[in-house]
Amino acid sequence: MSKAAPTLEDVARVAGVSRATVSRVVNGTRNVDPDIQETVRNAIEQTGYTPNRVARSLVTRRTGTVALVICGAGGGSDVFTDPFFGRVTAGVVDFLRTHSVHPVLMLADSDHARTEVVEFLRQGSADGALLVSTHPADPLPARLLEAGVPAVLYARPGSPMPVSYVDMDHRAGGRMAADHLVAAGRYNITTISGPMDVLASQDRHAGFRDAMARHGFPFVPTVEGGFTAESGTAAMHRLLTECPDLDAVFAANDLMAQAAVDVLQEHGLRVPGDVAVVGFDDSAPALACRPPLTTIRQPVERMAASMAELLLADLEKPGQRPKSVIFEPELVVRASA
Amino acid sequence: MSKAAPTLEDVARVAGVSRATVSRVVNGTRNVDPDIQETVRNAIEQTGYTPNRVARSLVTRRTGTVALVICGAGGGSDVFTDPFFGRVTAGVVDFLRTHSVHPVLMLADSDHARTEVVEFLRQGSADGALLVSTHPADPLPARLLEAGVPAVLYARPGSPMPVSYVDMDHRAGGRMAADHLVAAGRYNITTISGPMDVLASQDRHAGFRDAMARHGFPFVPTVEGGFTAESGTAAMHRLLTECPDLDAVFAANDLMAQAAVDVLQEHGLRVPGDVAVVGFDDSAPALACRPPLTTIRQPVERMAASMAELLLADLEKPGQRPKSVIFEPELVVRASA
DNA sequence: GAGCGCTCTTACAACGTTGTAAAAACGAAG
DNA sequence: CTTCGTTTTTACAACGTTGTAAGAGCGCTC
Repeated sequence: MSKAAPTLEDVARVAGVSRATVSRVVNGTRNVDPDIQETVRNAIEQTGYTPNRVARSLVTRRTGTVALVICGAGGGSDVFTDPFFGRVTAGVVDFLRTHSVHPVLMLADSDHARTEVVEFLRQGSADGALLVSTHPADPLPARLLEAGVPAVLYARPGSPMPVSYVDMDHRAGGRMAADHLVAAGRYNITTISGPMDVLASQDRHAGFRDAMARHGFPFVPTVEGGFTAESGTAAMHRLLTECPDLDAVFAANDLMAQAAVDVLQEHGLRVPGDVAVVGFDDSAPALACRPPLTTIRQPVERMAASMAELLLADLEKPGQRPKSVIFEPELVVRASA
Repeated sequence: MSKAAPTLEDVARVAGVSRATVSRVVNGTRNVDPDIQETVRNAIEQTGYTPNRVARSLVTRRTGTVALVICGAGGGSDVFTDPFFGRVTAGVVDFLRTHSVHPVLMLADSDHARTEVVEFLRQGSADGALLVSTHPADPLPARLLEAGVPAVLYARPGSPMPVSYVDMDHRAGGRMAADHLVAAGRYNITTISGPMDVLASQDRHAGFRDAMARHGFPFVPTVEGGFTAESGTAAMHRLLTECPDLDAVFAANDLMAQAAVDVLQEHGLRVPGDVAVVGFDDSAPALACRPPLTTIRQPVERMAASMAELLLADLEKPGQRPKSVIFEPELVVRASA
């Protein structure tokens, strides 16, 4: 804002050519005499010209940004302290930057905020949306779709709709946890599930429960958690009351697993000696935990990158039919089980 | 992108008035007949009109977005897993959303990336920049300033320059840690500092060292860490070798403090029984740690919000002289010391 | 009843870019 | 020496908005 920014016009005047020629030099260099090209480049250098992205966007209908929308329930902005979202952001940013696209961060935690997101995209402020939604009842995906906004979801939508998404085989992850605990010779296996209104939680739990049944354990004591450390603490306490002789816990994410380990140790129980604990995600807390957590790895960064890739592909050639990319979980054996 | 988005023109046609009138109804409603207003509103409703933000930006020279630039050294995108940046993001988003401004996330971890950031802002893609810089030698603040881009820093700039920033009294924080440990009767007090090329680290350490000297401890065994858990682990090991009879550790952030606690416990030392540990920041790991960390609170969210506020104020009325807002640390006593 | 001031509305020119159709330059062919 | 392609270059119209100057309508006063 110091001095008025130099414009195409200015460069053209200095170079002694027309605006259009300069434009062609700046963009694809088609049909421009090498000599003139040189002159124009010098003029650009001399004036310190930078193309005005807004003006360009107005005519190209592309902004070079996408919205990264965190559709947290109603938690507010403290979602950013959850390691999960940090990893999503890292994956998205990592991919987008190689394509010179920038993410604008949005929170859709209220109906008002959701409307704002839809407006933002309909206004053409971003070319598309990356939705990290947790609740299957979230109306945002449908509303964006309806508004004709290109969007990709981080998880399978709650109700079937023609939209691309990346996801993980959460059932397989649940199975892996069950198989591992059973193979380790545990008999009184319990679980702290995620919130049951989240598809990923349902799937992890279903996979776990089914595998347990197949191993001959038709009933698994279960307490529902909320993916937070506090909820993990509370759940572990309940589990210990209802099931004092438990010898294993599968927690639906690492944050709750870590909290469970703490509670167990406060009760004088050794992990994994007395109780084996398996987490889910393989995020930072899994490594920070003492003992380090055996966990089911969710390749969040890769999934996030893949989500960004799907969106950019859709922007590149619109109207393709929706795609889905499903990632496989992986058992990471550490000390806790 | 479904059907061509309705434009001012369309609304004007439906309402039977001119574009400008519609524009005035949409924006500040000055000098428009209530009847006409009603008609126009209906037409807007009917056509499903949304003002095109890009076109608006072109004439108003304002985009309604700001860049949130993470000037990590060269770490890449894994900064997002650091709880500190999550908190910064939370604070920024929380403030901006109340003003209908959206942050676009950028990483400036290489010279190439820095140039991209400067270009991005010079192109007018964002109205200003929020810089979360750690290294005082970072050339980005100076380059942005030179380009005339409104910017606010999260920390005092490395070399004096006319720019607004928020910061904390890190020295006072260091003093608090020293005072607390000495008051607790500790005699062999050691410290794991942050990276010494970071001003905040220097200040925390200086404050700590000075206070220790004032308490009659002229020399404090110090190992330099890198603000990561791994570096904390390594530092604690070295400290234990060089100083086997230590009875207190002040770590320059919680991540390293937590790692130090782990190492101590692995060596059979009780915290705080044998060794007292004080962290810094009061972020998630401080609470997750067993025992929970006594720490120096840095009000990151409030600081980040304040940074955003300074930037918006500067955008509102440009050319004000730079301001600084310094926050006070706070001792949070928990179980570890 | 003409002139005047007031309020409200309308045309029109920006903003900086891209894309397209028309014009100019330049060889080569008739 | 004109005529016809071919290659470059130029002028001009978008893109959708805002702001401003000019214009229309209308009730007053003198």
